[in-house]
Amino acid sequence: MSKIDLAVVGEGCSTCPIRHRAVCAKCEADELARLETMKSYRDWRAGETICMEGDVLPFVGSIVTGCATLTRSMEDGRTQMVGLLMPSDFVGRPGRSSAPYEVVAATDVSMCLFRRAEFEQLIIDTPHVGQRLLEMSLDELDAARDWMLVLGRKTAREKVATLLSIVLRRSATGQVPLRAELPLTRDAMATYLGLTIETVSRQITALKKEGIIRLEGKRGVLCDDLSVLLIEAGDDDDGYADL
Amino acid sequence: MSKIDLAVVGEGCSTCPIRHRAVCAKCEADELARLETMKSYRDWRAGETICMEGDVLPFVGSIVTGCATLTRSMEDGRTQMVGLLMPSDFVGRPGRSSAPYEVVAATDVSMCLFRRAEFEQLIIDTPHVGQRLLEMSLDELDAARDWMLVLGRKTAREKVATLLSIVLRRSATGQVPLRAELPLTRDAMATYLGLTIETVSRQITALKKEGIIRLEGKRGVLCDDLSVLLIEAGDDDDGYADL
DNA sequence: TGGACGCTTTGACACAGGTCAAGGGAATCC
DNA sequence: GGATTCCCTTGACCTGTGTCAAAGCGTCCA
Repeated sequence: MSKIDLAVVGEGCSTCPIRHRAVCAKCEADELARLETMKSYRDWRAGETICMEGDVLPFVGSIVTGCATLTRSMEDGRTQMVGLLMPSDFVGRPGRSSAPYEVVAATDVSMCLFRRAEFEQLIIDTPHVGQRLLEMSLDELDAARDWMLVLGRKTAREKVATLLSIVLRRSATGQVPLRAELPLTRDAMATYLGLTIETVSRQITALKKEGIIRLEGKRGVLCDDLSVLLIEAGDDDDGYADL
Repeated sequence: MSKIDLAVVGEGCSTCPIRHRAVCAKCEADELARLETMKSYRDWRAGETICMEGDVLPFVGSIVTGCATLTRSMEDGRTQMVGLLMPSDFVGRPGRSSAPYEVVAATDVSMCLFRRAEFEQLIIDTPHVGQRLLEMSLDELDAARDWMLVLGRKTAREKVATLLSIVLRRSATGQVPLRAELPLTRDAMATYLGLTIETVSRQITALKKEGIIRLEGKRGVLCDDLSVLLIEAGDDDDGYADL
């Protein structure tokens, strides 16, 4: 179910790939040294549940590599993804032990963990961590609110185009055609977009037939002209925060 | 357009109605004294715009009385409400001068304001403010994510029932029938729920005809049995954060 | 090699909610 | 007192998306 990732443990924070974006981004050397003594690593395989809705979470932590989903469900099974966690994103919340969301590894995931009680103390002692966490939370809040516009007002085609453009933009290398590997199954995309799997599939097929995107296998997406895709997304400007 | 509310200015923070819930909730006496020297009050009438999307906001602050809406729009005019601000809620964000949302007074509103630059310094100097702001931001994030489930997965009837149950629960006095005054027009409700005004109207009419709610004028709502309304909202349990 | 399984695509059809249009009722204003 | 305006309701109709069903295509495993 999980195991220590020997490739990562033992390396110091200074070589950590998320060093400058995660909750520790603003830490000074001494603060980092303290974190170093507290942290541990853990991995999950794609599809594994990191935590269930209502679970008591004994830890908090940062995604180091991979991608995880945050979902909320109704009793009858209807499910909505409420967040997509990428490297450097923070999981858990100080001051609350139970998680109101289900967290699932979408790809293989490795996390840098802290025991919750210790982390809560850390926030009080080292203001830089609290300040960074506030910044990150406010960014997430903006992203969540942006997504509310997508869920509440966009058409299925716009929703799919929005998601594809976000994924393409995030893995942008500057080279045309833009190329990205979807970290999500059709099912996860539907859950994210508030659609059914069939509608997602139809919209992707339609975008492909119209030459706006091309596919490579089931997960690869290519796009020659992002601006066309952005218009399909109902979103001319660059207004989106990068979630 | 705005004026100083003489009824409030001059009163100290200690008698402030949002003293224990706002961003200043955790402040000690000395911190409060500092706040006292920085704050100012300002009022807006129902319908007035507090800030437009993209505006530079020279201040941050707390809603003291009234109710304001936070909305995000697409170029073609489609609009989604992304937050409903009630007394003690915080407006603005430290570390960013422009607002990504439009803020409009839904009812008459009065706010307790701080100049942004001073407030940013305050967060660094007085950890209790930063900690409280983090707590509040995380609560808002939870609320935003809860709302994503509403927008993405609930039917029109469930959406309307959800909104009514939230409003009724918030103004709960414990007495049956529950009674509340809607702070929103049908139009604002539609914007909040990701519906059209007509659909909101039809669903309210339907709930009334089925005896689940009663109306008093256009804004008053009565409910004899909240549990029935909660079932219509697709939401048996008490799981919702109170936004 | 063949079967089972997971994920995706496609088609036919139904219906929830959007669109368009008309009208009602209560303020407000001249 | 009538006109205007704002907000809300109601009706008729249409369409986008959900539902249900079937089939395609890899991959894994026996």
